Amino acid sequence: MAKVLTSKEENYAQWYNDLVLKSGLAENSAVRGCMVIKPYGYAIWEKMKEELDRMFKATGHENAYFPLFIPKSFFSKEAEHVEGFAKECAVVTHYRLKTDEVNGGLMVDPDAKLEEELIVRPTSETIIWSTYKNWVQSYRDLPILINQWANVVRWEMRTRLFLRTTEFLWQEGHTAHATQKEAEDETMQMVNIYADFSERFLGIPVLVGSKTESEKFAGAVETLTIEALMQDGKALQGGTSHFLGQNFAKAFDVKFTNREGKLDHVWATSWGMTTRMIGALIMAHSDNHGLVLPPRVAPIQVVIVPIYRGNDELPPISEVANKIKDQLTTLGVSVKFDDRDTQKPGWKFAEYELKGVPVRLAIGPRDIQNGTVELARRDTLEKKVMPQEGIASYIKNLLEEIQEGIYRKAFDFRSDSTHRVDTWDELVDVLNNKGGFALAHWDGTRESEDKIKETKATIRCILLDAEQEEGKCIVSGKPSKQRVVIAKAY
RNA sequence: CGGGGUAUAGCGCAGUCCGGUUAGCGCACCUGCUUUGGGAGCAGGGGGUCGGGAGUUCGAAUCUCUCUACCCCGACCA
Repeated sequence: MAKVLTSKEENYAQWYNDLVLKSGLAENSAVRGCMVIKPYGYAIWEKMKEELDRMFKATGHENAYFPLFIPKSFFSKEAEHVEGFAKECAVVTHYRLKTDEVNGGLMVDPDAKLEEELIVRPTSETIIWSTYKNWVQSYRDLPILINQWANVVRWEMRTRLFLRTTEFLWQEGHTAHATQKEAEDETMQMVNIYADFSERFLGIPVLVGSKTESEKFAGAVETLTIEALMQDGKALQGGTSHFLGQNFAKAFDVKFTNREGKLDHVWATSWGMTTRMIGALIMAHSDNHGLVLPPRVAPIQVVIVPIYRGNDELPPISEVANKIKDQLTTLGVSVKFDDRDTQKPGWKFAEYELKGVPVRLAIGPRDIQNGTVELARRDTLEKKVMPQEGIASYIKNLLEEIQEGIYRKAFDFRSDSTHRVDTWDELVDVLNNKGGFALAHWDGTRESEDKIKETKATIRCILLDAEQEEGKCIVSGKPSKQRVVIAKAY
C-alpha cells in the first residue's frame, strides 16, 4: 500500500495531523487558527451532538440560544472569570467599514466606533447570568436547566486541528438552582454523563476527578473533569463540569425568595464538551492505516465495495449488495454501497481504511458464484469469507463486538500505562520514559503542585473514587490521604 | 510575546549561495487504450503575476530594503 500517513512511531504529532487531513475530517482555513470542518468530520460531530443532546434532554435539560457578543463590562463583574479569559478575547470595536480614499480598498470607519466594545464569547456565563437575573424571583422559578450548542472564540497562541482552535464548537450547559446540594448534584450528574458518553459511545475510558485549585475553571468553586489517555501517553481533558457556587449569582445579582421567605443568591453550574473530543477520538484508537472509529460514532458503519470487470459483471453484484444494504438498513445500520466506477477496488479499500469505516464487505464474481462476501474488520484488520445468508444480523452483532473491542483495547492500554509512584525519581522516570498516568501522593499545597509542574506534567485530577491510604507527598514528604493523577497533557 | 524557519502549479518540493534561453520534478487533474479480489500501466495534454511592494541591473525566482502570512519550539489554554 502506498504510504500516505507518517507513522505514529516516527512522529506522533505529524501522524495526527496527516490523519486529520488525509481522512477528510478538517483542514486549516484562510483564517489564522480556525479550521474548516469538512463533511466527514462534521458528520462525526453530528453523531456526538445527537447522542449528547439525547442524554441532556433525558435528564431534563432544554436547549436555548444566547448572543455571540457580550458587552465588555459584563466580564469585569466576576473577578476570577476576567482574570481567566481577558487574555484571549476577540473584541469588536467598530460596526462599519468604508472605502479608503487614500490607499484604496476598505478601512474601518473611525466614526463607527462602539460606545462599549463587544467581546466575542469565549464562554457564556456572563451573558447568561445577566439574563437569568430577569428570570428568577422565587424558588418556584428554579431550577433552570439550559444547554446551548454554540461556537466560541478563544485567541490561543498556538492551535492544532480539533485539539485547540481559535474558534471551536461546543455545548455549554448553564443551570440555576435553589440549593447548594442541588447544584452540586447537578455538577456530579453532568460529569458522569460525560464519562458515560465517552466510554460507551466514543469507546474512550476516562478518569473522573476534580481539578486542583490552580487548574479549575475561572470563576468556579469546583471543577470536575474527565481525563482520557492518548496513545502517546499524554492525557487529554474531555468534558468539564463546574460547580459555580453563588459566584455568578452574586456578580450579576441573581436573588430569589426561598421557601422560608428569605432572600438568597442562586446556586449555579456550567458544563461543556467540545469538538476537541473528535481529536481525542482520533488519538485514542487510530493506527498507521488511518482512523479507527467505534461503530456508534461512525458516519458510515458498513461499506460495500463491488469488484468487477466490464459492465456485465456489475448488475448481479449490485443486486446482492443492495439486498444486503436493505437488510442492514432495516436493522438500523448505516451502509454505503460504493459502486463508483471512477475508482478501483484497491483504492477504495485504502480509502475506507483511512476513514475508519468499521466493517467493509467486498463482493465480486467469485462471491456471486459461491453465495459469499468478503468481510473485513477495521479494528483488527481481519478478513474472512462469509456466506451471504444471515450476513446482516451477523454484522449487527459484530458492530457491537467491535465497539466493545475498541473500548477494551483502550482500557487495557490505560491500565498498562498507569503507574503508582512513591518517590520523586519514580515520577520523573514515568513522565520521561514511560508516559501515561502516574498515581502519586500529594500534600495538597500550591508549592508542591508548582514543583510538579516543573516536569511539564500537571496534576490532571483528584480522583472522586480514589481509595484512601496513608502516604507521603512525593515532593514534600508531608502526609497525604490519597493519590492524585499526574501526567503530561494536551 | 521570546527563539528558529518557510513562502515557486491544487498538494509536496528542487532551482536562490554564484542574476542570463521558454522556471523544473513527483503526486493530483484532463484525454485515449489496456486494466479492476489491496492505493494500476503506457501514451498524450492542461495548469505559474516564483507571497505583496519598492529598489539595484541591459536583464531578478535568484541581490538589497520593506511589508504580510504561515509553520516549528517555549510560556497560556478545552
